[in-house]
Amino acid sequence: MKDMTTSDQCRNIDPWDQSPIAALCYGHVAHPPARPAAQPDTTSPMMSLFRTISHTQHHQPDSTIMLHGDAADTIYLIVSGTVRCCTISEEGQRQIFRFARKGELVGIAGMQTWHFTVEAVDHVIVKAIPRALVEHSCADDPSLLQELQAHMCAQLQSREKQLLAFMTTKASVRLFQFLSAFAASRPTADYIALPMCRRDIADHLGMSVETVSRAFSDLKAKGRIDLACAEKFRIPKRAGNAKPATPAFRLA
Amino acid sequence: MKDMTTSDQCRNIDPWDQSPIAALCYGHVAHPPARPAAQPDTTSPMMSLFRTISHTQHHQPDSTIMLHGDAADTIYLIVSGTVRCCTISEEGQRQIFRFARKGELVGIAGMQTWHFTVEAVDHVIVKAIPRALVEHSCADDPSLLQELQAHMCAQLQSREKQLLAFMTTKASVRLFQFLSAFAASRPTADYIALPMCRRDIADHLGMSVETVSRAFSDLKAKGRIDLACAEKFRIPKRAGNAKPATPAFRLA
DNA sequence: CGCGGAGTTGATGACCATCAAGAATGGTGG
DNA sequence: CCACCATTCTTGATGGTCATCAACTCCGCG
Repeated sequence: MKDMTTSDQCRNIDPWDQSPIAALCYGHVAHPPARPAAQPDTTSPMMSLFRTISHTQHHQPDSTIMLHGDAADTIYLIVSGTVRCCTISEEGQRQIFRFARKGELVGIAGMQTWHFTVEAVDHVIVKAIPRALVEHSCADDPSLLQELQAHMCAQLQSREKQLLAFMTTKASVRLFQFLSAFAASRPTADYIALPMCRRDIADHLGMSVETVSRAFSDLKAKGRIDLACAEKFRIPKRAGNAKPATPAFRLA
Repeated sequence: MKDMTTSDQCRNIDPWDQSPIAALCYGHVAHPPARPAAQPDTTSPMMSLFRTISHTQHHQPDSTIMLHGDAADTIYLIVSGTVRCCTISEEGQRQIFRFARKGELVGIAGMQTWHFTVEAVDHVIVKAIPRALVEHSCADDPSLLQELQAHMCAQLQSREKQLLAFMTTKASVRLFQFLSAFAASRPTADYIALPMCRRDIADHLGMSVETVSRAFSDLKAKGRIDLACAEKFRIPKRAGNAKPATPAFRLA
């Protein structure tokens, strides 16, 4: 009884279930996935700080916004577009930890230098404020401090969920969870465009480009996703979803 | 030129190299791995807080110290023994994010409830202080606040390193890195006892118990580790280490 | 001595990375 | 407008790594 560990008990769980953990797996952190977040929370202390003072920047696709090792002196708010937060290992392997989109914060860190690189995926507009200013404001406004800590903690949880997903789930399920989480923040029933290419997705989910492509084909063939072209997808309103038409598994 | 991504350029790097990233891969965070840390940093604001007021607890092996979902109202300092910080997925898969040992902090979080479970691996002694007290002290002592943020940021980096290691490295290399990091905090040339069992290691490194066992045998056969019994190991002073006797790879 | 748990080792198959080649897409210039 | 090329995406074939099932050893304990 004292060692109830892996995969000994409950095994037959539908791996396609989206809601409970899956939706939290990917780093859309500032706002809980329940809220559609067509626009970010404008009432938070951080957001109001960005509204009063900030400097707007434009970045071309694939340009570097901030580089691993640079001084961590700025905090960004994504106004439009998508950025990727990544590191590159010594072997040249890239790992994308997070895609940040409209309304999300990038650059909350307790360190002097960045420990990752941020690049623009498509055309990106950000608002920037100096970090010193934020920290200074924290002294006056404890709720701002709390917001920052909550943000870091959410990031931490996000990484831990990703770690779990890495060990647990198979390639096509991981892709499906990623797409679900991506779609969750847009309530539209229309097709959703993926700003990032297959390689970005591969480096985010820890698989090869070919496997990503195969997983797309697989999901499409099984009717789990609806693929208009390579970068426009839709998740069917679980017509045949969440329970396969052919009852493959069944609880014993 | 604009898309230098994975594994295209530099490929032939010795996967056994311990120092640069490997040593940082596993979550011994409060103190940099350079310092042997036979005893923790007693000068930090957090530590002096623990010295002035704290409540000592004892925990039996495999007992739960704090449970996922409980109110996050306490911060712990490990005095002796080893704890594991983990979550269990819906499928029953356990993921151990971190082993925390003597001198390390557990329970720094920006959330109201714990997002993971902490269990004792062996006999564990901790000092506990209420979180509210720490946060209260932060108002007076900005260096304490900074320490907390640095701690969270270090945790975040640790998870990201683990993610990278998951995608990049193979089983036996991951095990070797884990053992290296574990040994790094004890400068002794003697055998080092692993407090945790094979299953714990497996759930930490994301592989099966059998693979862990095979990786141990493999490392032993190759002379990378020296295994007295199942839980006592030593890393040879790179007699044949860090460069394989047979020059398998070579930079082109 | 028998028992149970932890660790090891072997055999098999699943999954995925890799290599390779073919389709689709987009941009450029005639 | 179309031909051409480059890039991205897709699909096929193959092999490596590792999870799984199973048997066996080792050790402590009643």
